[in-house]
Amino acid sequence: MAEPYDPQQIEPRWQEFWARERFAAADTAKAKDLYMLMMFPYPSGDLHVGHGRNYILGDCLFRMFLMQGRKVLNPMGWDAFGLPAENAAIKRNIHPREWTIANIGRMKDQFRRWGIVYDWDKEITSCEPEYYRWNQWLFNRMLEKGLAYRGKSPVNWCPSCRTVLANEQVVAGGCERCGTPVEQRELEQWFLRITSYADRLLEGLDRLPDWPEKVKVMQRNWIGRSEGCDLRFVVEGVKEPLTVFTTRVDTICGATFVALAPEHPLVGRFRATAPDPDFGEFVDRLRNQTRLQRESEGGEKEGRFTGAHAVNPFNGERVPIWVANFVLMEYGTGAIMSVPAHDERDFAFATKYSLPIRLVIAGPGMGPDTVLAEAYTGLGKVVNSGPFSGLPSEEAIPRMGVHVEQHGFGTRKVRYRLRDWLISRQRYWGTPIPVVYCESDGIVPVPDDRLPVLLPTDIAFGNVDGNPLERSPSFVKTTCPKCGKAARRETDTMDTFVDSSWYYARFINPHIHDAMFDRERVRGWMPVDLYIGGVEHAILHLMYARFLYKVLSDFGMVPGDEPFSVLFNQGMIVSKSSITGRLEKMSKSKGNVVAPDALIARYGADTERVYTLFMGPPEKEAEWTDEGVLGAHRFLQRVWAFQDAMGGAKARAGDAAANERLRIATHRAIKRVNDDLARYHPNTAIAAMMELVNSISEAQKDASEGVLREAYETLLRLLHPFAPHISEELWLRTGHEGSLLRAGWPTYDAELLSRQRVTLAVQVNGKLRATIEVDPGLDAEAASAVAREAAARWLEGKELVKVVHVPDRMVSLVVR
RNA sequence: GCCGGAGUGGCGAAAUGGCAGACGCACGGGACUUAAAAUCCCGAGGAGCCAACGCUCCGUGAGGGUUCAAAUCCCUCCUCCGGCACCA
Repeated sequence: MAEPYDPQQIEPRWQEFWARERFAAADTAKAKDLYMLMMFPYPSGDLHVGHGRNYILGDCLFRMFLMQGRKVLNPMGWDAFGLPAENAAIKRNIHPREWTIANIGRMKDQFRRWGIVYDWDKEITSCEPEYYRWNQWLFNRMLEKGLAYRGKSPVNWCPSCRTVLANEQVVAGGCERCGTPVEQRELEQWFLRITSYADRLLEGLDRLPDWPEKVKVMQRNWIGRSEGCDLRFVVEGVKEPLTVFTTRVDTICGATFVALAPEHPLVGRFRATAPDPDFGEFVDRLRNQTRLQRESEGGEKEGRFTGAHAVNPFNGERVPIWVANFVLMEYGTGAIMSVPAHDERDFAFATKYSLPIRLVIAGPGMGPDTVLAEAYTGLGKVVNSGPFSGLPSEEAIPRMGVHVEQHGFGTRKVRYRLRDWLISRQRYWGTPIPVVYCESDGIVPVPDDRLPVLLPTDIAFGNVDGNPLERSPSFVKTTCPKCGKAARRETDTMDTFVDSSWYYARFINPHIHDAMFDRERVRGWMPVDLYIGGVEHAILHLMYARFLYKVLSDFGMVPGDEPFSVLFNQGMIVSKSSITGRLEKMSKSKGNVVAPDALIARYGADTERVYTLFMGPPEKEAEWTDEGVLGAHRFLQRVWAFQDAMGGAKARAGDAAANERLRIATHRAIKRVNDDLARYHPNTAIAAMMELVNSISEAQKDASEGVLREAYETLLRLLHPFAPHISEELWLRTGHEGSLLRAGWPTYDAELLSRQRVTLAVQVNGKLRATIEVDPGLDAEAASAVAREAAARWLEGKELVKVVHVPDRMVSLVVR
C-alpha cells in the first residue's frame, strides 16, 4: 500500500525540479512557434484564488503545448509603476521601489507554489530604468512626428489621487481607481494623438475574428465614430461664423434654434446683452458643475436666450441662439442646431421654452402637417424643406452634404467620441516625461543620448499637495539641452498604461540594452498568438496597446499592425461577501478573500488548480465554494489510489470485453481532453478525465495489466497540465524516468473509436420511442429497417410517410 | 435610453439542430466500523400508472413560429449581468 496522498510531501520537490530543469526556457533566436501571454500583473502584493484563475488556465495550456512538443514563449513580468506603491510609501514611509520589489518577490513565490512555470530569464520589471528609458525614447519619436503634443484643455482631475486622468480612467464620473468624483480643470498637459488612429483602430477590429465580440463592441462604442457635417451659421453682429456639427443634415430646415454649450467661447459676448438678468449667473453655475453634478440633474433641460440670432444657411431663416445645459463642449463644436421635431432633447427643450417645432421628416404614416406628441428620430421622407422635399433621408443626407460643400456652408466631417490620450500624471512613481522647459528655447526634449531621465531618489514622501518630484531640486533644476542655460525639468510622469502598451514586444529579448526591443526577433515573434487577461482591460489597456503597436508599425519597428491575434478574457471568481451578503469580486474590503496558502497547505496546489479549472467555463464568472474544492481533492485521491491497483493486475490476461471497454474509454478520454482544451474548456476536459477514472475503477478487477497500464498512464499524461505535481510523482512511481513534460501528449486511436457499435435513437413523430445498438456506418435503408422493427408498436395501423436518417445517430419515422 | 451577454434539477454545470441534465457538489439509502470520519457501492428532473419488467405525460425564463426533430434557429415579451450614456 502506498502512503496516503500528501501534497505537502511532493509539491515543493517538483516545483524545484521544474525550475532547475528550465522547462519554460524559450529560445527566441530560433524561429517562432507559439507566443502566449498573460497580461502582466501590477505587483500589489498577495494573490488570492481569484487571481489564480488567469495564471492557472495559462499554465494548463502552456504545459499541454510543451507536452505536444511545441516551442512556446510564455514570459512573465511586472507592471511595476503605479499609484498604490506611492500611497504605500506615504503610509509606511518606505520607498515605492522597495514596496514594489518586495511584492514582486511574494508574487513570484506564489506562482511557484501554484506550480506555475514561466521563462523567468525573460522577466521584465517596468519600473527599472532599463525598461522605462524606452518609454522616453518612444515619447521622443512621437514628439518628432507630432504624435505627442502639449495642449491646454479641460481635463479630469481626481482630488484624491491628486492627478489628472485620461478619459478612459473616468468611470461614471468618478476616478477609476478610488471612485472620487472627478473635477474639470483647465490645464496644459501632454497628450498622445490616438485620435489620428481612430479609423485604423476601428478597422483593425474587423481583422480580429478571435477576439471576444464584447470587447470589440466596447472599443467601437468608445471610439464612437459618426459621420456628419460641420455647418457654419452666420451670427448677427458677430464677424466669425458659428459652426455646429450634425449627423442629420436632412433635418436642417427644421432647425428652429441654435444651442451653445455654457463653455462655448461665444457665450461671453452675450453676457451684457442677454435679456434674462440672471444670464451670467446661469452660465457660471453650469460652468462650475462637475460632470457628476450635471448627470445627477437627471436630464432636466435648462437654458437661456442669448438675445442673439443666427442665420440658417439652407433657407436663410433667422433663429434664436440659446445657451443650453445639455450641449457638451467636449463633443463636436460645442454648438448644435436644434431640431425639436426630430431630436428628443431638442423636443423637450423646445416644449419647455415654447420654441417652435417644425416637422421636416415624415415617418411611416405621417404627412407634412402631422403634429408630433414626441420627437420622431427615425429616417423618413423629407418635407417642408424646399427643393429637398420628397427625398428619403438616406438620399437627402448625402445630397445635402454635397450641397453644403458646394455652397460653402461648411464641410462634411467625421467625428469621434474618442479623445486624445492624456498621459501626464502629477505623481512620482512613473516614467519621467523627458522634457525640459527653457526660458529661451521653450519646450526642449531630452536628447536620446541623455536618456534615461532617471527618477530621483532624494524624495520626501508625505501627505502634501503636489507632485513629490517638484520637491526634488536635483531633479527640477537642470540645464537646457539646446542652449545650456538654466532650465526647469518637466515633473509630470507618464500614465503607466504607456508601460503596458509595448512590453509584449520587449519580452521576446528583454535584455537588449541598445534598443527598445530586438527588431529582428520581434519581426519573427510578434504578434502574440494567445493573450489571456481580464475583461476590465477591454478598453484601457487593449486600446492603448493597439494604438502604440500601430505607431510602432508605422515606424517600421514591428510586423503587421495588431499585437494580439487571439484574446481570451477569463471571468472573475466571486464569493459571498460577509459585508454585503452578495456575490462579489474577492477583496479585503468585502471580506470574501480566499487565500491560497491555507488551501495549499491542506489540499495542495493541484487541488486548487483542478477546482479552479473545473468550476465552469473559464470565460464566465464563477462562484468559489469550499465543497467544490473537496470534490477536486477526492478526484486526485482516487487517481493516487490507483498505484496500488496497478500492482494487483500483474501478468493478468483479463476479460476480453472488459479490456475492450477500458481501451475505448481511454481513447475517448484522449479525444475529449484534446477537443475540450482546444476550445479552452478545461472544465469538460476534467469531466472526461473523471469518467476515465470511473472506467479504470470499474475495470480494476477484470482488465489485463497491459490495458490497465495504458489507461492509467494515459490518465497521468492527460492530467499533467491540470495537476502537474501529482501526475509527475505518479509517473515516476510507475517506473518512468524524467518529466512528463517530455513524455509526449497522448494521441487517440481514431480507428478504434470509429469501429465501435453506436446507439441509434429511434423517433416516431418526433418522440423518442426506442434506442438500438448497431454497427457503425449502417446505411439509410438498413437503419430504417431496424428502427421500424424497434418501434413496431407505434407504427401499427399507421402509414409511414417519411424516414429521416442521421448516420450513426438517429432514425426519425413520420407516420400518419 | 442604446449596445452586448445570459436565463437548463436543490446547487456549479453539460449538450450549439438529432436520446436534455454528462461530470461534480449537496442529499438519501447501503457496506465497512464499537462509533464517527474517511472510503466504497446504489439511488435520484417533475407528475402519474404498474405487484413487477416497465409504461405514459410534462419539462431548458414566458408566449408564438420554422422543422420529421428546437435548450440550440426566427419573432414578441420578461428578468438578471456587463458596457456606454444629454455624443447632436
